[in-house]
Amino acid sequence: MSVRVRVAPSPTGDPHVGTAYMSLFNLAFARQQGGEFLLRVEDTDRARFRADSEQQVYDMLRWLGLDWDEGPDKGGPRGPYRQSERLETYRPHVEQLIADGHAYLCWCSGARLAEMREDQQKRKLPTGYDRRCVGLDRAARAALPGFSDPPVVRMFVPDDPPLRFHDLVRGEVSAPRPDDQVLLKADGFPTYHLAVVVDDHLMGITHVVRGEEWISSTPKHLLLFDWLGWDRPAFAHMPLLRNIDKSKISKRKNPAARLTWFVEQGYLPEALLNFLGLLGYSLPGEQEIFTFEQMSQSFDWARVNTVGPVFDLDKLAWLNGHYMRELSEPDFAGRTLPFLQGAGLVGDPASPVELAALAAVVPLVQTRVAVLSEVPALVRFLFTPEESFQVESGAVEKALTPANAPVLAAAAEALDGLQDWTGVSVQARIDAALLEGGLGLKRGKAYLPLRAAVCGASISPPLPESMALLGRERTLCRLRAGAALAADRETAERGPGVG
RNA sequence: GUCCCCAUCGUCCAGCGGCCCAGGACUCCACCCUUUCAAGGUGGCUACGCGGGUUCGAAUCCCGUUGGGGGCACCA
Repeated sequence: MSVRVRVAPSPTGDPHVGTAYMSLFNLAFARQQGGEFLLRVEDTDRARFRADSEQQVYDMLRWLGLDWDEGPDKGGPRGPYRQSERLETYRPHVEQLIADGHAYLCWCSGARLAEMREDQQKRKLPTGYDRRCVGLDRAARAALPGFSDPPVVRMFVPDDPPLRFHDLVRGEVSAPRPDDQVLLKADGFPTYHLAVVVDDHLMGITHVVRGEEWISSTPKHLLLFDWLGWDRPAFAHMPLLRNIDKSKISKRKNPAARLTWFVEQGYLPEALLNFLGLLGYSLPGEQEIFTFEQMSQSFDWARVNTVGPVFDLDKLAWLNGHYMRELSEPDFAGRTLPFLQGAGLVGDPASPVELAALAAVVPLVQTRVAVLSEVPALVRFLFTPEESFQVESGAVEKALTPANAPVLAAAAEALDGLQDWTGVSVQARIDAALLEGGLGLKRGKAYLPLRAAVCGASISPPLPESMALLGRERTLCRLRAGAALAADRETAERGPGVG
C-alpha cells in the first residue's frame, strides 16, 4: 500500500508557521516513500472561518515549494478536500455509531455545560460530560432544565477505551481517557475528531503526522476507527515549535508564527525550509545546510526529536545570509527588486536605468544584509535623485562637523578633473589628497565625512565603489553640499541667539 | 487541579553502555583582515537539572524528584 499523508490546516487567519512545519515533514516522508501528500482544508469552525485564509495557505505553501498532490484547488480521486463540502459524507457514519450504541444525542445547553464544569472544578471532581442525556429521548430531556434544541451527538466512551498506541517518533505512548466528546455539532458540522477520522480513512491516509498537541485526543480517534471497523493509520506526533519562553508558538507572542511575516521581512524560502528542517530534526553527519531533496532522501522517523524546539531567529538570520550569498547576482537582484519598489526607490515597473543600477550595486550589498528588507537602506544613496537626497541626522552629527568641511572640499577638488571614473582611480585620488602626502589623515578618519556626504549614512557599501556607481557629477554635487552643510553648522554653533 | 508528553552549552542539534573530563552550528567575546558595515579566517566562554539505583563501566538503561510543555470546548 502506498504511503498517503496530509496536512490539514484550518482557515482561521494568517497561515501559521506550524502548518509549514507539518507540511515539510509530511512531504519529506511522502516523497521518500514515493507516496502522496494531500492538502485538506478543515473549515468546520464557522465562527472562526476567514474567507481569504485558504488562498493564503496555498500561497505560502507554494512559496516554500511544499506542493501537494491532491487538494481543494486541484482536486483528486478522494475529494472533496474541503470539510464543509463533506457534510453529507459524515452523516451516515454518525447514524451508524448511534445505531451501534457508540454515540447518543445530547440536548444540554452551553450554559448547563459551563455550569456543570464549574461545579466539577469547585468540588474537585474529574471533569467531563456527566451523561445527563444518556437514555433520554427528546421529550424527556425537554422537561429538564438546561435544554437546548438542535442536539449534538456525543461518543459514548466505554470504561476501558484503548489508551496506548505506537507513535513513530515516541514509541509506545499512552494518553488520557477521553470523555464523551461531541462528534456532531448542533449546526450539523462535524467536530475535528469525527472529521479527521472519517476523512483520513476515506482519503486513504496511511500516516497521520501532526503536532504533539493531538496526543491526548488520539484515544478518541482510536475508538472511532475501531467502532467504524477501519484500520488505524500510523501516528507520528511532531514536537511543537516554541516561543522564547518555551510556550507553544503563537501569533500573539511571536511575529514569526505568521508565515507572511517571512515574506515581508525578505527571508528566502529555501532558508526558511532548511531552518524548519533543522528544528527537531537532524541529518546524519551533522550536516546543517541541506535541501528538501537531501532531507527527504535521508528521512528517518528515528531522527525526529521529541523535544519542542525554540524558534530561534538568530540562526534563521544566519542561514538566510548564507543562502543569499549563494545566490547568483542576477538572482539576488531579482529577489531584491520588490523590496526596492516597496520602498519607493524603484518604479513599478522598473525602468532599464533602474535595473542597470540595481545590477551594478548588487555585488556591493549581497554580503551585507541578513534579510532582503535591509537592502533598500543600503542602496538608497544610489536611487535617490539629488533634489531629494538627504544625509541622515545621525551621520550629520557624527561626520559633517565643521572640522571636516575642509576634508570634503579637498575631496571634491581632488576628484573634480578625474576622467577615469572607476573605484580604483577614485580611491587613488582621494587617498593622495587626504592621506599621507595630502591632508595627512588616516583613511578611516578621512572616509567618514565622505561616506556621510555621499551615501547619506555612516554605514554604507564600500565608498570608492559607491562613488564610482554614483557617477562624477552626483558625487561632486554631494561632496560640495556636504562641505557647505558642515561649514554651516559652524555658523549655527557659534551663532544661536546671536543674530 | 488532573491526565499525558518531554529533559545535553543561552538557542538548535550530535550522542543511542566504554571511542565523551561530551562534538557541531547559531549567538556572544577576543584577535586577524579592513575605508564604515558585513562577509571571511583563527581562537575562546558555556551544558549531560537533581537524587537514587542497574552495571566492571552511564549523558546513554530503570525509579523517584524537580522543571518545562501540551490536553482536559458544540476550536482546530
